[in-house]
This record gives sequence, C-alpha cells and structure tokens, in this order.
Amino acid sequence: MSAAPAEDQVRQWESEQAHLRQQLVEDDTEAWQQNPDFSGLQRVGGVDLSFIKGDDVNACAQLVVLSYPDMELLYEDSQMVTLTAPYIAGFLAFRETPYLLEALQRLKKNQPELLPQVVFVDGNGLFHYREFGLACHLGVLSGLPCVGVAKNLLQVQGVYKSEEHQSQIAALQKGGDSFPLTAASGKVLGKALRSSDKSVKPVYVSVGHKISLDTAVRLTHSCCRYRVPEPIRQVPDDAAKDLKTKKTKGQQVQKIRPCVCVRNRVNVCMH
DNA sequence: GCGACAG
DNA sequence: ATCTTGTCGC
Repeated sequence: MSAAPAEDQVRQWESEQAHLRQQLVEDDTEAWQQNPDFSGLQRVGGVDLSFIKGDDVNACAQLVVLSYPDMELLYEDSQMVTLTAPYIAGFLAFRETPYLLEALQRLKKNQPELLPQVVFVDGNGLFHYREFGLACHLGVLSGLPCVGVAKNLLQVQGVYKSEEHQSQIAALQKGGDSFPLTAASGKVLGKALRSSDKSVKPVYVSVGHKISLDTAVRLTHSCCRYRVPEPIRQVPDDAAKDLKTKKTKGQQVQKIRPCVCVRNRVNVCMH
C-alpha cells in the first residue's frame, strides 16, 4: 500500500515512454508541410506551464493559438493546476502533459474549428535520452503534429556543449541557419537553430510528432520574431503576470484563475 | 565529492 | 521553471 519508490516510478515511466514511442510518427503527414510557404497552414498553437518563484506545485497551464502567418492571437486558455509529479530530467512529460492535454481537449470540445494544425512545445521532442521527450509525448497523446523547442541544450546521447559545439554556434550567421545534433548512433536527433538575426544563442528544435525535422526547423524559423517562437513566447505574458501580481496581494494561488479564461478575437464569444 | 539536470 | 540590476542599443 505504500507509494512506489521513486526508482520504481521511473522504471515504469521508462516503460511507458518505450510503449508510446511505437506510435511516434517522425515524418510529414500534413499537406501544408509540403508547401514551400506552408500555404494551407492557418493556425499554430503553443503550450507551456508557468510557475511562480517559491512554488513548484501550483502552475498555470496555458494554450494559445495564433493565426499563420500573421501570428495574431486567436485563442487563449489559462488554467491553474496543481501538479502531482516532480520534475525529473527525462520525464518532464509526466509532470506537464496531463494539463496540456486537458487544455487541448477543452478547445476541441468548445471550439474545434480553432484547433491548431501544429503545436509548439516548450521542451524537447526526439532530442531526448530515450528519444521521446515532452513534444513527442504530447504529440502521440493528442494526435496533433508537434514541434519541440528547447532553450537549453540537453547533453545527451553523445551531444555535448563541447568546443566544437560552441564553434558551430558561432558559425551560425543569420536567422534560419542551423546545424544538426547528431547522436553517437549517427542519428540526427534535432537541430540547433539561430531563430532570428538578432539572437546569438540558438534554440534546439526536434521532432515532436507528425512532422519531419527539416520541416520543423523551417516552420520554427518562420514563427520567430525573436529568439523564442511566437506561439510559446506569447504565453507567459499576461497570465503569468497576473499570477505574480495577485500572489503579491496575498491571495490564494488556486483562486487566481479558477476557471478557463478564453479570449477569442476571431469568433464572437459564446455564451 | 563533483558535475549534470528540457521545464 | 523563477529570481535580479543595471546596462547597452535602437
């Protein structure tokens, strides 16, 4: 009756990742992905969880949907959630996926016509210890094409922050330039991408689900005004700010955003 | 003991 | 993930 020791939990999670991985699709499956200008792509999504300083249990799960290519906000959903799983490198999905999935399901139920055609995820996809990071996990469970974008390099499978790596970064001349992150096995797990002309520090793009690496990199670049792709950059702003502001006032975290908050700039709000 | 460690 | 200050540049 006792809780499973952390070690057993991790072992079970590994097994679940291996199982779900069988359903992973690493290629382009959508028509728009073939088009040079992505014509046919109209909605891109972004998901993320925001925290406040001393609290790693309560978080704000957020989903935004932006128009493509204009990057205008079409839909936003922020929901306070209480996390159950701890953060363990390599198992981020077990901590965050449930709440990101819930947000996608709320959208599907309420305004299915606004479902994104691809979702940007804060974290890695295939570029992962067992080639099944958060972006893959969410992709398989949601069935939606997903792209993993990490802001920091995960040193895994023989990919290191070596001198060589640093010089490859220095060689990225302009936005859109990239170089492959190759595992010891020889497989390319992702790409370091200079996402805009102004940013020097690259982002690390990898396949989540139903999209090829090259398409994922090209799409990521086309969604970047700054270093971080708009769909996941536009998330933290208002909801997270609210979170901080109201926390300062001494209110209870759970009451900050007790219900789904949706802003819809395309269709009239439903009542 | 030291270094690593997506978010 | 989050914190913090100033600072440099357009």
